[in-house]
Amino acid sequence: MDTRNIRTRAATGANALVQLIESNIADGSWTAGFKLPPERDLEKQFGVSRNTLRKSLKLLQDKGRIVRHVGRGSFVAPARQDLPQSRALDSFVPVSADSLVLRIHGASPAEIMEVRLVVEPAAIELAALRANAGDVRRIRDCLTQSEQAGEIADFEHWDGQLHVAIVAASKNSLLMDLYATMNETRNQPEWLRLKHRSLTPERRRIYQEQHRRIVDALADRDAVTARNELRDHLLLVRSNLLGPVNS
Amino acid sequence: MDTRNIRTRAATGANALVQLIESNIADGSWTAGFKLPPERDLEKQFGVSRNTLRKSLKLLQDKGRIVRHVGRGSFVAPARQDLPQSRALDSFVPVSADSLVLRIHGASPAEIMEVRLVVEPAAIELAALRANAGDVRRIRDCLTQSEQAGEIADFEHWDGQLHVAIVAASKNSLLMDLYATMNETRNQPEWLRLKHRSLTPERRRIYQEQHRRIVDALADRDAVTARNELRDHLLLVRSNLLGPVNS
DNA sequence: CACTCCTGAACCATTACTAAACCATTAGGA
DNA sequence: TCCTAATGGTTTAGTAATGGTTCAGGAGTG
Repeated sequence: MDTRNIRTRAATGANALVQLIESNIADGSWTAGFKLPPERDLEKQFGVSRNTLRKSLKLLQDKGRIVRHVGRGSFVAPARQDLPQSRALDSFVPVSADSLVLRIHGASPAEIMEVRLVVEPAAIELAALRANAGDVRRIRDCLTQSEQAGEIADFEHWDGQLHVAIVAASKNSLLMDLYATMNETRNQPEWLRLKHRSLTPERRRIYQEQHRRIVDALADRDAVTARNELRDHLLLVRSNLLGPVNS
Repeated sequence: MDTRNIRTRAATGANALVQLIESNIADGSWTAGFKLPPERDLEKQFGVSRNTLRKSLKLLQDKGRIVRHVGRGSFVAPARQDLPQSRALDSFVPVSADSLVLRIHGASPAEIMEVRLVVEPAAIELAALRANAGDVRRIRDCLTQSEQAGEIADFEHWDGQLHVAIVAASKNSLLMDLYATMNETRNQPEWLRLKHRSLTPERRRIYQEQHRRIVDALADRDAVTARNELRDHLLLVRSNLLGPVNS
């Protein structure tokens, strides 16, 4: 360990490790499919505890840079350019004439946030055109509940419901199904951990302000403002969850 | 700690053996028809257990590299021009096991077109950033096929494939899965009738021109133009399918 | 003090590999 | 034809590697 580096929090720790490991991947010394050394080796190699190392690996996993498997090891994920192309074609299974089943395999939080950024701004534009008084009331109700929530878990529940209610107000059942499915993912343990780690009281306050501006614009039928506010909100959420995005 | 000499599982074992044996075949030291040594010899030669060796042989068999017969032995398979290897066998990167299930119930053509108008323009923007040469080639191939198609059914098939290929080039597997599932809906009877009724030769000619402009913009990495052209195309398709839209 | 981040350690669950025995089919010679 | 060895196929128990989880405690910060 380099003794020149005074180990302040900003210089060491999870975030610094993420950048270090990411640079290994970026410069090609760790190519797709490369098996990372076991955590118990990396721990010594980087001079940090296993807990800290694992936090960094978790961040890399969330960003879709690596995949990890119990008993197998951690591997550098295929680069975006190498992503399998053909899987989509055989991933659907028709179960009846009017219903299809889609299995979504291991969508990373990064991918999910990207899709949310596609779907939600579009949905709120439609919602601004089509929402009725009941829809607006339901949305405002979610907003109020989230603001009155004490527990973080409560806030997150009503936060999720708010976004669902907005998409539902688009009156497009297909869009709603897509979004609701994605939303399921956010209730999985992995995603919950990610949220809990990133949700500081200060951020929660900002989110609530954004929510209010979004809902107000929607109630005013101001599609353009609603879209922009929602987009900004999602960009901030993504940045808080996954760090700065560079694609 | 010297990690070079630590025989990690990925470095030895089944996967490494596959590559080792495959190189023997590739460099011509084992030609087609060559009888491999018995498993009980190879086991010692490679220093692994028979179970592990057999796992590797199974992978090679699945890839069509060797054939095996009880009581006779294992033989190098005749070389084949096409290698229809399943990607799962080709890639040693384990994919995450968790999966979500999406059910789509009887989405109407109007809803589907609306979602396409949301998803595809966004996808082509991402694709303009991320598509590699192979993606562009695949997309151009669909375009060519659709232009050379005689039958209406052929044209529609390659039309569909073209749009799937564009979304696939966005490298977001979640977006890809969502879109491919939706696309499957378009093969249902109601949708087919709608398409056949609306697709006149004149319209087909216009679609092809639009397709070409879209693909050219994508190949030029011109995200804005690609997005706008694709949007115009989808608006025209929707209008032709469903009549003037007044939402 | 309260809070956050890190360390160190123990233990759990899943996976890969080893080792050994036994089964089923085939080839080849008595 | 019949017997035997060779060979791939199968099963099972055990060991080790590896990521996942939890907890107690220390160190710096506001």
